[in-house]
Amino acid sequence: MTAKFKTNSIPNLNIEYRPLELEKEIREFWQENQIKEKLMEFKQENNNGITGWVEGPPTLNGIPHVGHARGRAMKDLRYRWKSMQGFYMPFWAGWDCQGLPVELEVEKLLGVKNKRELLERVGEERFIQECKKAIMKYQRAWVEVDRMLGVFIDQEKAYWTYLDDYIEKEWQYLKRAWDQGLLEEGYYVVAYCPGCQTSLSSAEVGYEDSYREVEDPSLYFKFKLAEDQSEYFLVWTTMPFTLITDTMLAVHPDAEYAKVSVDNEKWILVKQRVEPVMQELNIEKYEVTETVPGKSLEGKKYEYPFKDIVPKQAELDKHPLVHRVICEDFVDVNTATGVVHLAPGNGEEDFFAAQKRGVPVFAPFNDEVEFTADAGVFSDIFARDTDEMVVEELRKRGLLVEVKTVKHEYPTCWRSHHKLVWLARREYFLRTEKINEKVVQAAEKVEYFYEGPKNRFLSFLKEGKPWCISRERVWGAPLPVWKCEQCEAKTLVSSKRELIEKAIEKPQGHFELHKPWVDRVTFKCEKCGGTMRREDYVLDTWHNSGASPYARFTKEEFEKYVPTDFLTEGIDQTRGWANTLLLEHVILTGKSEAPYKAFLFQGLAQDARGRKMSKSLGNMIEANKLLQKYSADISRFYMLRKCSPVDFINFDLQELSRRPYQVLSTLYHLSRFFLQNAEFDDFDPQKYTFEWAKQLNELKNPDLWLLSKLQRTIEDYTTRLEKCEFNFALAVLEDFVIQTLSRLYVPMVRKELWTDDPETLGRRQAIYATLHHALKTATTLFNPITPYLSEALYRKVYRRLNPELPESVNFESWPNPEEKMQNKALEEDFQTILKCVSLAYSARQSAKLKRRWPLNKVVVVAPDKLCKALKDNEELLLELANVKTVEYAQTMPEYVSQKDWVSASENDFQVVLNAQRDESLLGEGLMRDLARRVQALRKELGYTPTDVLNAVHVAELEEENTKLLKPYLKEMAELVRAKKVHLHISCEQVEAEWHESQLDEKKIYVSIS
RNA sequence: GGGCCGGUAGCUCAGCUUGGCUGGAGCGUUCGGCUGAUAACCGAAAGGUCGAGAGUUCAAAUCUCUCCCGGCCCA
Repeated sequence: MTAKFKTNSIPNLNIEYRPLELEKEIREFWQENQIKEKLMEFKQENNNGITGWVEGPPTLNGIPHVGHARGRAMKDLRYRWKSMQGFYMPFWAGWDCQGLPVELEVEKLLGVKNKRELLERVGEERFIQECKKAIMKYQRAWVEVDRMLGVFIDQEKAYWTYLDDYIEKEWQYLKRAWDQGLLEEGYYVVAYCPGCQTSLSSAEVGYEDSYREVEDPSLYFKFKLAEDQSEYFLVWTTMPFTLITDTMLAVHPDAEYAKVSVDNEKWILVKQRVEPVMQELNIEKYEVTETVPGKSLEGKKYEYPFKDIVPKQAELDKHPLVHRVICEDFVDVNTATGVVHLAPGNGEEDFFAAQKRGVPVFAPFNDEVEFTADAGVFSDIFARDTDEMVVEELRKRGLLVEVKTVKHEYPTCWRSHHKLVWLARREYFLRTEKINEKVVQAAEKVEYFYEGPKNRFLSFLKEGKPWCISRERVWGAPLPVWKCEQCEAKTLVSSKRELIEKAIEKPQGHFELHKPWVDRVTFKCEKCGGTMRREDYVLDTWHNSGASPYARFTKEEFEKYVPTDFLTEGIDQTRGWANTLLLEHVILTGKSEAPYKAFLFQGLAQDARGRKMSKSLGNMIEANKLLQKYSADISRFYMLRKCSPVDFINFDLQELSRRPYQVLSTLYHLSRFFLQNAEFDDFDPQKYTFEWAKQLNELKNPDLWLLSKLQRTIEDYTTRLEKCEFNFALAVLEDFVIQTLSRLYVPMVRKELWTDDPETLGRRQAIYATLHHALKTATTLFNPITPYLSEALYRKVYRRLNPELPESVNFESWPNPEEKMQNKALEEDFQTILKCVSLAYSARQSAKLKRRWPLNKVVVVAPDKLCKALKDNEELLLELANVKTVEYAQTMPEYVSQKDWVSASENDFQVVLNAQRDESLLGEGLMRDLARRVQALRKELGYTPTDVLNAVHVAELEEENTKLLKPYLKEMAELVRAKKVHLHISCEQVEAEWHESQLDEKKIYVSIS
C-alpha cells in the first residue's frame, strides 16, 4: 500500500453534511468576495440576451413569513438559472412603502384609534416621519431574510415607492389617463365605520373575525306599481334606512315572477318564493293569479313613497330612469322575495347598476354619516338611527307588511366591531371599463403556466369595473389634481417642477411630494383667476406599486426591460399588482400589451394542517426564525419540491428536515466520495477528459449509461423549469442523484475504484472523468435551488481540482443536453440488467442466501432480446448479482430442480439461482462475512477507509470454517486493507484487544491493529 | 350567497386531458437485508369505501349531475 492511502484529509469538507455551518461559511465568502455584485456586473457586460424583471415590492408593514420566503426562492431560482443561461436580468429589489396597511401599523405603534385622533394628536408631519421609520424597520427584516436565504437580489438598486422621483413618474401615468379622459371624479361606495369615523378598505372588510352575528330588522314592505294601483312589489330588507336613498328595484331577468292575490291587492314576487314567504308572513289566504317573466317587468315605474318628506327624491323621481324596475343577474331568487330595492348611495352592487345605466346616485350624507338637508325629515340623524322612523313612515302609508328582527352574519369593523355602513362618497376614478377590451386582450396574450390562476385572472378582468384610485388617507402619493374654489375647473400636474412653477407661493424649506407639504401649494385658476387647491386625496397604494415598470427604471431601461419576460407573485395579487400593472401599462402605452409576457401566480403558505397562517391562530412561521434554525438550502429545496408552485403549500417543519436533507446529503457525500478517490489517484480534470478516456477505450458501458441518463436529466429538468413545474423538475434531479448515481452507478464502479493497482489507473481516471462530469453538472443544475451547497461543492471539489475555474458556480454556464452522448438502446439494456439483478436478489431472499455470498450459477429464462442485453454486459451482471456463471435460455432447462434452485419471476422474465454451495463458495462467502465484520469494527474504532491495518486477528472460528477460509485470506487482507490476516483457535494465543462478534449465531472474536 | 381550486395509504403528493389489465411514488411504521460516500439504498408486510350518492358505459379514481367537506377570492 502506498503512503497516499493514509491521507484522508479533505479540507473543509466535513465527514458530515452540516448545512448550517456550510451556509455560514459560504455567506461570508460571497460577502467578502462580492460575488453577488460581480455576477450582476459580469452579466451586464457579457450576456447573450436580456430578460426583463421588475420586483413586486413587498409592503413594508410586517415581517416576512415562510410564504414570502417561498416566493423569494422562486424569484432567485429564476435569476440564477437565467444568469447561467447567459442572460442579464436586472434583479433589483423594490419596496412598497405607503398606503393603508402601513398607516394602520403605525397607528397601532402610536396607540391611536382612528384617523381623526391621529390628525388631532399626532399631526400629518410627524405621522409621515413615523411611517418612514416603520418601513425602514421592516425593510431590514426583509433584507435579512434575503441574505439568509441566499437571494441574490440587488438591494443597492432597490426602488422605494415613496420617493419623489418615483411619485413623479407615477403622476405621469395619471397624466396619460387625464389626457385620454380616463381620470374622472365621481361617486364610489365604500365601507364606513361609524365608530371609528373612517372609511375602510376592502381588505379591512375582509379581515378575519370581522364577520359577526348581529341583530337587524327584517322588514317586508311593498311599493305600489304606478300603472296599476292595485299591484305592489313585495320587497325585503335588513336595512330600512336605505329606503331613503332608494332609486330602483331589481328583478332577475330569467326568473318567473308571480302575481299573488292577497285581500284586494296583487303582490309581485318571484314564483319559487311564494309559498315560503307567505308562510313566513302567516298569510293563509292567497292565490297565484298570473306569472310573468322577470324580463317583462323591466322599466316598470313604481311609486316611491317618501317624495313628500324627502324633497330631493321628488326631484329625482322626474328622471326617466329613477324609481323603475331593472333586470340584474345578481338578484338572488332563492331568498326573500326575489325583488331587491337598490340604493346606489348605500351599496356597491346597487351603485354599479346605477352607474351602468346613468342613474343618478343619491348620497345625502355628511362626514359623520348623518343625513343632509337633501333627506328632508331625516336630516341631521345618523343613518342607521333612521331605521325605526322609516318603518313608521311605511306603516303610516299602509306599505308595511311585517317587521321582525333577524340574526345574521354581517361585516363589522375589525377594530371597534361596529356594524359597517356602505355609502357613496366623492372619489376619483380611472374609467378603466372604457379600455376593458384592450386590457382583456393584453391579458390573454400572457403565459400563466397553469389554467386555474389564468381563468381566475381573466374572469376578474372581464368584470371591467372602474378603478377608484382616491383614498382619504395621509401616507400615500398625493393625487395631483388641483381644483378651483370658484369655478371648479381642474388641472393635473405631472412633475415636481411643474408644481413649483405653478405655485402662487413657492414652497420654502423642506418640501416633498407628500401631505401636508403639497397641500400648502395653491395655484391661480387660468379660467377665472380664483384659487386652486389640491383635491385632498392620496392615491390607492396599488396605483403606487402598479406604476413600478415605468417609475423604477430610467427611460432607456424601461425600453429594454419592459415588457418583462416573466414575473411572479402570490395568487392574492390577481386583483392586486398583476392587475394594476396591466391597467396602468395599457393606459401608459395605449397598446393592448401587458408589462409582462408571463406571470406565475404562486399559491400561498398554510400551516402543517392546512390552515391559513394568521396572527390570531398563532401559526405564523416567521422566515427569520426559520432560517436561524433550519438550512436555507433545505428550506428552498423543500418549498420548491413539495408541491406545484400554484398549490397552497402546507408548511411542515418535520417534513422539511426529512427527505430534503437526505437528498442534499446524498449529493454531498457523493461529491466527497468522488473527491477522496480522485485526489488519491491525482486525478486532473483537464488532463483526464472524455476524449482522453475514449481514445484509450477506457469508457465502459456503466459510464456511457450514466452519461446518457445525465443528458436526459438535463433536458427534462430544463423543460420542467421552463414550464414552471419546479416540483417535477426537482423530482427529476432527485431521481438522478438518488437512483442513478447513488444507488446504481457507484455500486457498479465501486470495486474498480477499491484498488491502487497501477495497471488499472487508466480505468480509474476514466471513472473519475465520468463522475466528475456527472457530479459537476448536477451541482450546477442544483445551483438555482440550493445555492449554498452548490457553491460549497463547486469550490471545495471542482475548483480544488482545477483552480482555473471561475471563483463561483454562478459563473458556470447552464448545461446543454448533448445528443451524441445519448444512447437509448443502452439505457434499455441497463433496465433489463437491473431488473434481472433485482429478481436475483428477490430469489436469494427467499432462500436466505445473503447477497455477499457468491453463488455458482444463475439461469435467466427470458426472450432473446432481453438475453442479448444481458450477454453484452455479462461482467456487470455477474458482479452485481454476485454469481460466477450465467446461462441464458428460452425455456427452463431440465437440470433445474426445485430442491437445489430458487427462483423469482416477473412477466416473461424468470431468474433461477443455484442454491448449492461447494467448499470454495462457502469459503468465499465466509470470508465476505468476516470482512464485513472487520469493516464494521474499523468504522467503530475510528479508522478511515484508506487507513491500512497492520494485522487482523480472528479467533475461535470452528475448525471446519477455518479450513474453508484459508484459501481466501490474501483476498480478505486486500478487501479490508490489512497487511495480513491471522486466524487463531483461541483468544489466549495472542495478546490483543478482542471484540466479540456474531457469525451465524456463534460467537467469534476479532481484533485489528 | 356567488366564482375558482382542491378532497386518492398515517403524512405529502402523482395518476384524471384521451375511461381498460392487480390504483402508484416518497416519507413514516414493522420485519429482514445491503453498505467504508451516505440520515443513501434493497426486499417484504401492514395500511385505500380514490370525499358521498346517482348517472353514462361491457368497463369509472378518470366523463356527467347532485350533495358534503376544506381553502382562496368576492358578496
